[in-house]
Amino acid sequence: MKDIFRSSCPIASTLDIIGDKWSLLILRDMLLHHKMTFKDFSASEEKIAPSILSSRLKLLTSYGLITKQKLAGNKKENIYLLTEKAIELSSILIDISIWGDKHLREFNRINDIEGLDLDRSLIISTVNKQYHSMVENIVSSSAK
Amino acid sequence: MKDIFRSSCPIASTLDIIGDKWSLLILRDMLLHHKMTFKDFSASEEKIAPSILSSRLKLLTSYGLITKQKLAGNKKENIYLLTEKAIELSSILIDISIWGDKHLREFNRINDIEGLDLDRSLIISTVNKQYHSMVENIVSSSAK
DNA sequence: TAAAATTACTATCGAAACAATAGTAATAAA
DNA sequence: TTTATTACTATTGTTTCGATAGTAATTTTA
Repeated sequence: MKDIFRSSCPIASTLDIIGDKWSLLILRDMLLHHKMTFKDFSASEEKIAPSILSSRLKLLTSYGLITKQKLAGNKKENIYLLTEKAIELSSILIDISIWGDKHLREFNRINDIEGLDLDRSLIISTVNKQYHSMVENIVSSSAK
Repeated sequence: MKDIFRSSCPIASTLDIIGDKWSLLILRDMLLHHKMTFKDFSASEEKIAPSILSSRLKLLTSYGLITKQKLAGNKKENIYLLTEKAIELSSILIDISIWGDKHLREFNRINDIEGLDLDRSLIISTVNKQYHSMVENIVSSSAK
């Protein structure tokens, strides 16, 4: 991996990894919609091209934001899961969602998201908890 | 302005405006470093090209995130200031900074930012307060 | 007050990234 | 055992980016 960092600023450096057109949408799909496979991500309404999806999954994996594994008894599907490091980005995703919900309705139709009126920190902890329990279910039911 | 929105998702829509390589760095420079002019932004260590800077300033202006004005007695410089809408993105910038500070040191040298160990909401309110008072100073001293 | 410097850009053009589509290999289902 | 599914890679335009040069208005300096 060649050096992709523009500077030593933590903001610039973070954006050098997730500040492209697609990475945060992949993380959104994983964290909020519990998507896990290449096919899942391809099916999102924003329609990411497979070559771009492939390269982004590789990049996110290389920086330890997601893992790639197969479940026992399924040699076909690759399962992508978020690491703790990436789950810690959930506050950013929630804040982005809240901001867009509040400020972009004059420019674009914005879907209503249920629960977005709740307390921010409650939303974040709920989202994180649900993701964790989903992963646990997946992994344990595969091990059986 | 042609339709730039990929979907009705608030996250995707927000990223369609500020999810490029440079917008959040411009907002960082404004909010955290109190930069205001084309020259200020050009001087940042990440070295944005003038054509890209120009187009990004126009886009951010068109979505009401920044304003462009001249101060009395200075016909040369254009002063760019954040609107309240953009100042509300400060929590996202701070969270990005905290995340990068915590997780990217194994991949890149990351500058230490003073105060980043403080309470998140205190950081955000301090940053916002300081920006507001800076703007007030600028505007009132120009009106004299 | 004329020349030099500064500021804020626009223009240009090669390089890089993106986007749409087609194709392939392995596995699973019918 | 044929068909379908999944997960990609390959290919080829198209769009965006990026580096540099150039221009016009204003301000400073000699």
